[in-house]
Amino acid sequence: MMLQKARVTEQQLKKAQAQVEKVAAALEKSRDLSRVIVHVDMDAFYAAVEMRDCPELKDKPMAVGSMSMLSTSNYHARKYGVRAAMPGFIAKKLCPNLVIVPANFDKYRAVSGEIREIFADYDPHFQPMSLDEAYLDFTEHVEQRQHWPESARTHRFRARDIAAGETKTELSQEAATEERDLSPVLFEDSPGSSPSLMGPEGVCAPGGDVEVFGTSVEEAVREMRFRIEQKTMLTASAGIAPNMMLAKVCSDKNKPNGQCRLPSTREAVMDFIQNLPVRKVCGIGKVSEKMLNALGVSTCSHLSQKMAMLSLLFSETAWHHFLEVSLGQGSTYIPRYKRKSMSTERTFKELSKAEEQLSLCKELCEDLADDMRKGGLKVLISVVLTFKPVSVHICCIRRLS
DNA sequence: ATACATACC
DNA sequence: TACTGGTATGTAT
Repeated sequence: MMLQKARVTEQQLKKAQAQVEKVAAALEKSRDLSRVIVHVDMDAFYAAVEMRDCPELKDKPMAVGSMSMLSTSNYHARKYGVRAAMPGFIAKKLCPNLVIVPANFDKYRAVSGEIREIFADYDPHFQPMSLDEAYLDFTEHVEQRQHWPESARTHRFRARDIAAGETKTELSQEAATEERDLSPVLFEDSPGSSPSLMGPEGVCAPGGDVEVFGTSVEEAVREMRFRIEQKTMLTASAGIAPNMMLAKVCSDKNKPNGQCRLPSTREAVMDFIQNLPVRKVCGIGKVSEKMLNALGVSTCSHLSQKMAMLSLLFSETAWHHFLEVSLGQGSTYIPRYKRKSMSTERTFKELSKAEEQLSLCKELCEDLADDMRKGGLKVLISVVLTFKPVSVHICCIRRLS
């Protein structure tokens, strides 16, 4: 790449510059600042769940995973440099007192279900990215919210038994589904529990303090985070911005238990982008960062300065992505199937195709497993010779491992 | 179509 | 002792 760069002539560069400007102008014309996108991210999710359910772990450095690999660590452990995706035995060297807890994915899935119920209240089409993270489009909610009475924006402090959370997740989940929603939570044990649902701004049932949230986006997001914390005893962080790429960066800004809003103006967006390290952008990882750095690009402002050169050295998709980033645009690096709200027509087509493939795969796997039990190696070889390597690989692993 | 590379959680 | 595993996109051949 460096060689290529050295061979670039003034004239090529000029031509490239013109081309880049054309694309940039088109992008600029399509800029959309009308949406309010929120990225929510639970704080140290797996670790937080384990700490919640085991008081012993409070104020100890701990991580979730194994001696071979850690999924995440709590903030105490991070002070020692213990991070996600770090082998446990190395983490132990950095922090000998580190407690490593094996992962309980079923539990995390259950908690994830709880927070997703809350997400759905703000955007029924929210896009989950993993168990602990999602993108939400708050545009409509905020519009509606303007006409909401205060009572609909009033929420109670936790009413749930702390012991309940400790025993079994299924139990607490059941309890949670009944009590969920905007109307305030009922006390199982409080005297005046059932009837006096809401004295709108009046004093609410004893034992439960109340918080009223405003009508702005910030308030709506604060409310959502509040409800998550009340329901799960876990905290979340959030970013608010006119698109997903920026919302994601924002959610990282006030990390644990905070939020950050980037105003929906071109100016604010451009300011925000200027000194942003390219590595912060979703889709630019270790490798791209290295390559860009070698070309003198470490922040987004460098990106726009060097766009012409970048367009000559990188593939079209790659430099288009860079250009979007340099303009603070783009919907981030999100799998397409999650990005688009699918048309019913497409859904049907893809569904039937998927089903077909699935049944084919199932058949293959059944036969394979069966034959292998009986016939052994000979069958395996014939299968390997018959099917595409990838299919065989997947089938074998899925079915037999 | 296949293999390999990069990225994310 | 020990450096994941699942899913997706992008690039090269």
